[in-house]
Amino acid sequence: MTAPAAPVRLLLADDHPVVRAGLRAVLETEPDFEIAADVPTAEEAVELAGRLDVDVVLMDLQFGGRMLGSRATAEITGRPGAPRVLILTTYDSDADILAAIEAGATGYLLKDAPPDELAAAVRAAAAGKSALAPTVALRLMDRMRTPATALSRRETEVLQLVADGLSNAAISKRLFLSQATVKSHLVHIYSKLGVDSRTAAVAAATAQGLIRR
Amino acid sequence: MTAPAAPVRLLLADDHPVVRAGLRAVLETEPDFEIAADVPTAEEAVELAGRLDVDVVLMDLQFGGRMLGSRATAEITGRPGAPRVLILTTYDSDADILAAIEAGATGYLLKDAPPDELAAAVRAAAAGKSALAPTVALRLMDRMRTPATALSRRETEVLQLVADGLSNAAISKRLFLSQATVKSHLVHIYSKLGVDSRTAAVAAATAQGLIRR
DNA sequence: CCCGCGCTCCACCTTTCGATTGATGCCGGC
DNA sequence: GCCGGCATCAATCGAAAGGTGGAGCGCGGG
Repeated sequence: MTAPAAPVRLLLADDHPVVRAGLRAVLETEPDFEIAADVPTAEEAVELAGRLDVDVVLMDLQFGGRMLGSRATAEITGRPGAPRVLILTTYDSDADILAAIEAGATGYLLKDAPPDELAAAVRAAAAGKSALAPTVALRLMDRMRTPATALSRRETEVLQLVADGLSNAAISKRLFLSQATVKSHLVHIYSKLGVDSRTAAVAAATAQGLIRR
Repeated sequence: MTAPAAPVRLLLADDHPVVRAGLRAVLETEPDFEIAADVPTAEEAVELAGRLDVDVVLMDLQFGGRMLGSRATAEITGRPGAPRVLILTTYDSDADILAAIEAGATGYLLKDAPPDELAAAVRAAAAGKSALAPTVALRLMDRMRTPATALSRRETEVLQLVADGLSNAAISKRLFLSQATVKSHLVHIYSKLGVDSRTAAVAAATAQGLIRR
């Protein structure tokens, strides 16, 4: 309140012009924030995060469907002396959250957050503290309580094809497997997800963000 | 450019504070626009649209999951001397678009639209002209070309339960039907969607935005 | 007034799926 | 080195789901 601390330098990355403008408008009213730049692509975010000497990067996860926000996060946080990355996205899909945190994100916020919560999260991130939206935190707790929710790569692959509407026969051809193997994977998937049919598995996996839609 | 026309009075309705701020920031730079108010709920939009004498309402369709943006649109446009309603939403789901247009929306834009496109759409709407984002227009064209993509209410209901992972038996109990009826609906659904299994039907319907996820 | 469509239901038959059990090779950690 | 998880495949059996061909009822438009 009294001593004017060094301003927090921010980089905004979001492909929606309206959201960028909104973040600018909201965050510029905070006297201790300084917006170094805003960019519409993850690539530019990676580049400028290194060049501009920012403290916190506010990053969307969905860039025009190309979804490399988590990779961009990994690249930014992987460098020495890297800024903190705050994920700011519309949806709270489990897989997204996990991916972002694994990629080294400091926090995860939803875009419907009120301005003061947003500012608080940015300050927390700048101080190196983790900041999770309540909804997100709850989801993570859920995740911890349910241990069997981790599908293997192959299982995810099979389930994705199921979600695309393929039959076991079609999946076996696509993946060069026997139908027995596909069935075997499905049995394991069902038991991990606690369901007993392909459609229920797709519903559960979609709800938990384990597969894309 | 020369004669200062009467300003276009706007009402913004979106549950995301950041988006509201962004729209304000983007639209306030247009000298012929005047933002009468911005509100976070569909209910307030309905109320203020009548009281404030605005020309154009910019409305989100998804309000915190409660999804009554289209109903709000219908209520606003149903009154005499009503303002034009421009839908401004994140996703381009077919069902949403159709519902909005049926509700009397003048245009349908995606939130990733650049500011100038947005301003142009608002001016078009104010002049009573329809404004559709190119992506949306394309989808509508697709819809026109494919005639059999309209599921009946009951069929949609059944398919939604299928997508939720229920078996035919479970669906029949839920809807107080015989399994024969459920199967019958499914057969019709398959033929309309051009598929031959429940999972494929869910995939197709999801891709076309016929059911919610 | 009748036709079409949406909604409901029935029977029969085929195919697919799911449940169970069991087996093999591979890899990584304790 | 052994154990556990992953990926692969096999056989069998009962249960769902899909395919076919009807049929009756109500409602709204030509």
